[in-house]
Amino acid sequence: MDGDDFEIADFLPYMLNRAAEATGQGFSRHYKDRYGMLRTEWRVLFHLGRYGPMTASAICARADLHKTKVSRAVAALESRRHVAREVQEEDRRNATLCLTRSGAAIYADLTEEARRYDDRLAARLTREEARILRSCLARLAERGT
Amino acid sequence: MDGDDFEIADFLPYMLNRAAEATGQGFSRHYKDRYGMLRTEWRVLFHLGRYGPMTASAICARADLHKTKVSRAVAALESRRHVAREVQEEDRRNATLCLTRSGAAIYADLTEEARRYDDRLAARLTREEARILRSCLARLAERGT
DNA sequence: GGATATTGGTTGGAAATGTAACCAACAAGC
DNA sequence: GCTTGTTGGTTACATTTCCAACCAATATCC
Repeated sequence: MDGDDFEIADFLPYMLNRAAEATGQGFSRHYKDRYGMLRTEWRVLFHLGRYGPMTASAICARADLHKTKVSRAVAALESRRHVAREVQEEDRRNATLCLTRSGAAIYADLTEEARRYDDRLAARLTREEARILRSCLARLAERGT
Repeated sequence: MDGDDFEIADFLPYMLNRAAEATGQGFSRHYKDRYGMLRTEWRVLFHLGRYGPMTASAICARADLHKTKVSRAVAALESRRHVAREVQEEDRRNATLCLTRSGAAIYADLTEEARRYDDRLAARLTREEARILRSCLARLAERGT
């Protein structure tokens, strides 16, 4: 069409998107097929399991998720009794969320899967490449530009 | 919660997702705010601009997009007169799509923006890191595991 | 020359997401 | 104590996306 050689295949947002989609979809069967969870739900569950009980807004901040997404994910997890909420007495707007026994079991299972999955992905890269990749991704994830 | 130290922050699908979202959102204002386009539309437009006229299914294959997304994106672009379709006589199911003059102008503009945007992103990395990053992303984008 | 696939593409309805408006609990100003 | 603002969180509605069914044109089989 024109003389230049800009390839969308080399456009970083596009490459990142493809890689994210391919790897994310590969892992999704673990939480989707096995537990009927959505990605946001898995993410919320993970944060509670990894960092312990916290409020919804703390999850928003840590996971960089919008509060409506967290609200809905928590509602779904709660309805399936994977998380429980306890309203705080000193400020009744806040509710501390935590995993129930079944939530903790799922967390343990999925975390183990995630570790294995991550290892399989990293196996496509050399150790040094993986290190650089993570470092680049962390920088690119910062907003701005 | 338990004794291990698996960090979701190091889980590759998660890191990829964050980086893809951050960079993708940064660029979206160019096609969204300026032309009211959706990401899929920009992608379709790009493919037609970069690789020349082709059928919808060719776009599906090249861009790795589902046919319903392409169908709707084409419909939207067509209604704004940025692409035109020409039914092929030898097989009337097929229609060759191509950019109109206005579509080509948008392509030229957005391509130029994309190049600049990509440069700004790459500026956060050394030349060698950028090379390795692209190489890793290409490998991770391959399905399977 | 029909029945039966197959293919290119569209459409309809359910699920998910984004945005903004909303509500209830608390905090501050006066 | 009563208006005014903030904050944590939910809800409503519009927009997107996903999946499956669909339609029309061609190819295939007999």
